[in-house]
Amino acid sequence: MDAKTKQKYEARAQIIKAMAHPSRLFIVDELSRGERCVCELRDMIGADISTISKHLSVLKGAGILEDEKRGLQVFYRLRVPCILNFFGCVEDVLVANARRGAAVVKK
Amino acid sequence: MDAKTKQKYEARAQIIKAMAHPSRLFIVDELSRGERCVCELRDMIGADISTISKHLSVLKGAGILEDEKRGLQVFYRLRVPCILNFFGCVEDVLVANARRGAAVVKK
DNA sequence: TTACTGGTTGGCAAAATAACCAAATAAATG
DNA sequence: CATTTATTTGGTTATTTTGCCAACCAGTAA
Repeated sequence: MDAKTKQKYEARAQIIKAMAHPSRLFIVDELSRGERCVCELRDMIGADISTISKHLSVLKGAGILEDEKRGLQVFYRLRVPCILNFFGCVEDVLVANARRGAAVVKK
Repeated sequence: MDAKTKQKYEARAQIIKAMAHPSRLFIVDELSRGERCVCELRDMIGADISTISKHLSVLKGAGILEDEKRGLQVFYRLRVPCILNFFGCVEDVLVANARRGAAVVKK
């Protein structure tokens, strides 16, 4: 792989990596229903607020979310909604895996 | 997040995590054009064959690839082709980021 | 059997991630 | 201005991931 190709895949991997965490996946899923402030997400996820803030900054850094401060609160929303397409296929993989699991059990 | 919800997002994150690496992303992209043996992928990526083999086992473990041994070689192929949908959206994010980058530079 | 080729596995060191706490910042309020 | 609330940032430690090497395993062929 030459340097340019490597860069290409690194840039793409960074975006996918930003999604590759349960809490961050939850956040993306939740924001598909509309913007949320950090404190709402903290209440839903139940981790330290600094942890939530860091997850949000990873997603924002990747270009998946954008934020807006209004008063004391910061609201986050999806910047590129097609991100939700991921979920459908992930579901398909899980279904296929369940079948595989069932098949393995059958043996 | 209750335990069940957490599990749900962990299962999904595991699949996305399997894609979240430049070499593994390259492999998925390459296999979209047809099956390849480990040695072909090693030649294209240029890492140690044990490294390639481990990447493949991560993707296989997630249920994204399947393998078949024929003679001395092991061929890998996509098990769930919808995985390719990821690329389109990742492209969109990159385009949006490029615009953002341009805008930032403009300031 | 011996040797060879293609691939996997185990182990290790280096690098990247994750989660928490504490401290800093920023907007609103008394 | 001092205080409170919402969030971010810095620092630390624990965990996970990565990539290489060496050793091992599975077919194939001499």
